[in-house]
Amino acid sequence: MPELPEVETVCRGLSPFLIDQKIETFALRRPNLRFPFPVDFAGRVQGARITHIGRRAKYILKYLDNDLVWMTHLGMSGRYTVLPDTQSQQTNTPGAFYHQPDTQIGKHDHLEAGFGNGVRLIYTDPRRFGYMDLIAAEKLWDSPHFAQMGLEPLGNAFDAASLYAALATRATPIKNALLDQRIVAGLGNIYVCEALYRSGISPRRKAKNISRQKIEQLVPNIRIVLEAAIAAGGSSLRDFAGAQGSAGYFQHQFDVYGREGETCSTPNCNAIIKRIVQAGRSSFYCPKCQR
DNA sequence: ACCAGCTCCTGCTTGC
DNA sequence: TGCAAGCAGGAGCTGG
Repeated sequence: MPELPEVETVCRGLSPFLIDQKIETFALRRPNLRFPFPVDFAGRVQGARITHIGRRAKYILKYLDNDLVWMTHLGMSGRYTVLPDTQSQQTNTPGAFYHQPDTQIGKHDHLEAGFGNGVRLIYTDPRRFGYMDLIAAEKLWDSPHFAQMGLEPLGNAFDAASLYAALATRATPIKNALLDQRIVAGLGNIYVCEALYRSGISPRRKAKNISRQKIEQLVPNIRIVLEAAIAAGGSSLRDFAGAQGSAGYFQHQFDVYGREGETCSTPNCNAIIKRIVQAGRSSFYCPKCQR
């Protein structure tokens, strides 16, 4: 599920259940996801209280009162599910997911934590591309995950001047450059395709050859696409479909992503959306609107 | 330094 | 209906 808007949706969905709650039980059902779990993960987390849940790029950051940060990257198929202590407390908060009360442990439920308020938190990840780490709070931004990371696209520092400068030396196609987390942190395949469409930029164009004027359009379009997706509760693709009371609906607002062969949505354009493969990923674009 | 390609893993969809 | 191939939202590593 995870690009920036989906991760933001998860953070917002988890917060009301987990903030100020003590982690009373913590069970790992396998030694690793994509990477091994941190050493003595359960021992260092158990007994701590979550003080705050934040996000950087596509990383979920649970700040603990023992000065550690429990970091989660959802990879491609990671998901958090909340089970309230009683059914009556169930809500339809986007980004929080509920099993039926009689649900058994699933084959891909790799971690379960129990909280002081009775809430149970389950991490499920069929592909196991996700990963977790425990990092001392004061060293968080110097850790390998974040040290090289680019600008936060919804942050104040992300502007046309900085993006133009970051792209000026890049010979790679703009599509690939925007997926590079060292340039902009948090964009993924969907929202890059959508932002380039709205900006009239071909995904094949070399990053360094894009005019300053086009970058001036691209920056606000990246924000607009991400903010609209967050407002819609993220996008629900395959892994999300059918999740009760939790599915985002931004996928209905895609202009180009997944629409190969369909007509361009720009009025009077009538061109057919194309799909090409760049760096092993599908790019969708309108060959007439995007140059 | 930069960049394309490969890789981890499972499951759903597509085409024969 | 069965089976194999192709594809999926990410990103670290390798080798050119």
